[in-house]
Amino acid sequence: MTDQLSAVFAALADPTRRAILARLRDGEATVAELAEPFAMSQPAVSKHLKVLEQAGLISRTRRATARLSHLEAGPLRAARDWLADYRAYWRESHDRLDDLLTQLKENER
Amino acid sequence: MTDQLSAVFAALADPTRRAILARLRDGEATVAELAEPFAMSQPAVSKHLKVLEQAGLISRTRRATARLSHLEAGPLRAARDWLADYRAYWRESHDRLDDLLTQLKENER
DNA sequence: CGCATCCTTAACCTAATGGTTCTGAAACGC
DNA sequence: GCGTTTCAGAACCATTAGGTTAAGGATGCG
Repeated sequence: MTDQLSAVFAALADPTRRAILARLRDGEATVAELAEPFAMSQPAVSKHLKVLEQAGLISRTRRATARLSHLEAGPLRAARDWLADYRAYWRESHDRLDDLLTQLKENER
Repeated sequence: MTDQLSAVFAALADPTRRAILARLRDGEATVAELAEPFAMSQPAVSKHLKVLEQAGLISRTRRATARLSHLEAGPLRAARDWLADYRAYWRESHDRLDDLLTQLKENER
């Protein structure tokens, strides 16, 4: 798992880590806040945060004794770009106009 | 890794498996053909194919003694959909018109 | 300074991952 | 039907992943 893309996909393969990322969309959070929803110890969550950090998906700062995690979604773009190369193979409709309308609708929400 | 999405991301976390998927965009292939580019034994490739199959990313048929693998990109759509929820957090520009133009350009290629 | 708070690190365990070699099954060609 | 080809499965091994508990480091407060 030497490359960045593998690290990102590996990080996303764990539901706990995906939930952490989802939580961080609402803003920075302490380790205790991030750990609260999960039935696991706080060091376990710390390990997940380390994985996310090494994949570049979060950054971390300090505020007093607390460590704050921040979402860094940049690497997700690389994952999206990789997936984009397969769009033609999962798409039901190959109509370009239809695609445009779908994307307009996506853009609307 | 009980859920489908985790299985898909886990499957994509390995460069060998991503390369296999890339190869299969050019059409079905035998195990020997898929194994050829890699410096690993045939059973190792068989294991990777099993992971891809269990993630729903390939299907397999027989032709004589050969086993053919076929790309099944459907599950990639779920991965793409998950990533889509983070678009707003990686985009530099949040201008809706800019988004539209980017998407039109994507649609063009 | 002394202590509480918040979190990380260390040490450990189990199970899964990714590889190997060796054996064996399934389908065809003769 | 017998051997060949093509692949999967079994058995094994080393490493990584995901969890635990216990201990310790950094920061702020009285």
